[in-house]
Amino acid sequence: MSFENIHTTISVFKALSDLNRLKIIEMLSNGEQCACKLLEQFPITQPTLSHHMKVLMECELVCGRKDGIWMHYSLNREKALALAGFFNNMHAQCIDNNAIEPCNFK
Amino acid sequence: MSFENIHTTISVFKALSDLNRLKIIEMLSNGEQCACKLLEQFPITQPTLSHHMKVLMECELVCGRKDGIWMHYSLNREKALALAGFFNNMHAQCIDNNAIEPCNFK
DNA sequence: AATACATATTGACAGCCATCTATGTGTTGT
DNA sequence: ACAACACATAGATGGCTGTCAATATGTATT
Repeated sequence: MSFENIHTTISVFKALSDLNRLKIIEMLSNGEQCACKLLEQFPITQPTLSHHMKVLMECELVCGRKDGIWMHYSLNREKALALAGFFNNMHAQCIDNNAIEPCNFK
Repeated sequence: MSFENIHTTISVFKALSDLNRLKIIEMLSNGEQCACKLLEQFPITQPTLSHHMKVLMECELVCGRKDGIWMHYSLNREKALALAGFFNNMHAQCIDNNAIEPCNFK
């Protein structure tokens, strides 16, 4: 396994470690959404949502597009692909190095 | 995107949100390792390592095998595969729903 | 310019977490 | 039984973070 930048990787996992942010990711997977539409779905205040969006953008999981008054957010699919590659690589190395699989989860 | 259990998913990302635990994962990707061998590579105390291994096991990213006095840890490759699928799915939905790709990270 | 609206920023605070020291538990060898 | 060793647990602590109320910033409309 190799990390281009391990601190960047950590910031992504930290961003994904919050229930509300995971739900935001889930909602954005259905396509670009406006901040006010996202806010409707959560029992949090507007500043809190704004904070979460900042966290998601700083780790580049989400990108924002300003349209007049409105902010539209969408997932960064390149990042999603990179993360898939991260775990695919992890899985591949497991097979190579633990052929007798000491691990026995179902 | 779908979560079998979103809280289980969060616990995995929380586990991956720590520099030392990420390094442990990296080391275990080279095959099963004993706790004392892992400890040699870190400037942390033995109880702290024990805590980290507990976190990694509770979210089922890592499994442990007791051998007399020693604990041997290895990655759970099923979990790695599931996580790869999670992000692959996320990437696929991005393509479906954001065909005009509002996101423009390089 | 004045108002209304969407979003961002600031500052405060409670709860969580990585870390340590001290101690407990279980296993091996004498 | 006892000593030595590997590892786990308990309790304490400093720093981080999700949340809020209050306020600021920027944009559109009248």
